[in-house]
Amino acid sequence: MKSGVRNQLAEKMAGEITLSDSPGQALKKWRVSFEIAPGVLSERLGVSPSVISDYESGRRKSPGTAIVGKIVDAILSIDEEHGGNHIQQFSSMLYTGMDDDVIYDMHEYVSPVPLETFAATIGCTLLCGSVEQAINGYTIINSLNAILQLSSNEFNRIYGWSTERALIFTNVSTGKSPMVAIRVTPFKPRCVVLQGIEAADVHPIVGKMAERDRITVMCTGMEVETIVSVLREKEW
Amino acid sequence: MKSGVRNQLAEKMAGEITLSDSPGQALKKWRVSFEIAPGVLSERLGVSPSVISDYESGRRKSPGTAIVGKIVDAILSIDEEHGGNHIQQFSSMLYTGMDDDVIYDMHEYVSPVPLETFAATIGCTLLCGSVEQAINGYTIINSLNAILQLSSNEFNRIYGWSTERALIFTNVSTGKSPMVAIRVTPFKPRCVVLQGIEAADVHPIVGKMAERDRITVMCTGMEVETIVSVLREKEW
DNA sequence: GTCGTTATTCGTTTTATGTCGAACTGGTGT
DNA sequence: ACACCAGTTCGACATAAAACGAATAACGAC
Repeated sequence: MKSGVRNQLAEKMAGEITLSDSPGQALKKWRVSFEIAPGVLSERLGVSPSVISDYESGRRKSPGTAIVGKIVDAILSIDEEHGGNHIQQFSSMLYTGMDDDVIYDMHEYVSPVPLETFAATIGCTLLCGSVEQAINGYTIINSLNAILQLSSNEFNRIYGWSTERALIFTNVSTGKSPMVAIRVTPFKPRCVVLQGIEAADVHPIVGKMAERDRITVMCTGMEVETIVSVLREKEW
Repeated sequence: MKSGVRNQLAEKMAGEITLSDSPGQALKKWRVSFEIAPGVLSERLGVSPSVISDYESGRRKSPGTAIVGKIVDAILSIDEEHGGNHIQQFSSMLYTGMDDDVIYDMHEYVSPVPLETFAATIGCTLLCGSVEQAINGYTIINSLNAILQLSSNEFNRIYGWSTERALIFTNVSTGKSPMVAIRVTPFKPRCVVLQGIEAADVHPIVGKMAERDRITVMCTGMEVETIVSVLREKEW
């Protein structure tokens, strides 16, 4: 996966801080772990140093999500500007050991996104099924060969936090193999996107298989790199 | 690991909600994912139903860590009472594939815990090194045989989020192998606890190896199950 | 269609957050 | 010993969160 590490780390930090009995101490723990001085943090946030102290000392017992988010982001940004050493150090805890090889990118939306909007964003042609649906996220699968070698437990990870998603298979030749993989699997995505293939070249059996699982199939000629950046940048 | 799943899930949920531009929508997403009606949630929280609506609609733009934590906990508790189906469904995303076999338990403290307190809690006898230190967490390693078969990447996971921790090795015979494993590894824990062995039976070389890496070594006769529960319950 | 239940919107009150700046504490260097 | 800087504590204040309850909107059941 591209740079989900930063996001995952941010989520872990924010989660830990939010669930802590003393969010202030948790905040401090992370700031100290990243070896960032209170003054540096406050300057980055554009607030007076006393603000940091007040939070960490626990004067604000239940800080809002907004500042927690800002502080976490500031800590990570500062580390990134210093070479990202600490982020890298923590990354081993987030690394699942297969993300890089198999999953090119993966994202969960906070609220459902209409399939139609999603399809338009990455220039899809509808092959079968309906676009009158919504998805909670997407997964871009790097190489089909790689996924065929996954254990079933690992395979299920491509569905992320919800099966209500689009699976985007890259560099597809006929589209048959991806559909077979899905037919065989207990979990079904809402939608399959075949990348790097024209609608005319898709194997006719793809439609039949998709119908059985009621999956919407689309194809796009857009470059993988473009898809990744377009989906990442887009605000829904 | 025992039941870190609930905690990890809670952390993931809280993190996502906290970092979201619209925490309300994120909250709703999770409540809906768990198929919990607003009324049920509000009742569990002991608040009026309008409160839930207000959060989810975004009237509260930046809810405090306290309620976010309460809501996440309520969602998980309700699911648990209904059999924990949804928690189980999400657990595959948290499962790393080795925790159960190798790591018996693992925990991170929000603030440093004095080694002396820690040692006393699990009935340790000091073998070498100082207790004038502090740790950020601990890892209980289930079986030494299992860890010897880990890849280096996997091995580093036993250090969790900080190497400033205690590694507790269970069912130790002489204590030599655990120390060898640590000598060979780039990361060093603050402290090693040998479980199931008397101070007199510890191999003399253990002390020498520990000194080189400046690691405190202790041993305890306390049962593994007891250690787990005592450490989990203890408020620091 | 009407009723009852459940969910949302909104006005209102109380309490707490978010922020500053001034005053205070504690090391460091000269 | 003194001045200086970084960090903490604290009073103050505007604004927002946290909560309730009444009024309104939605949705099924009959």
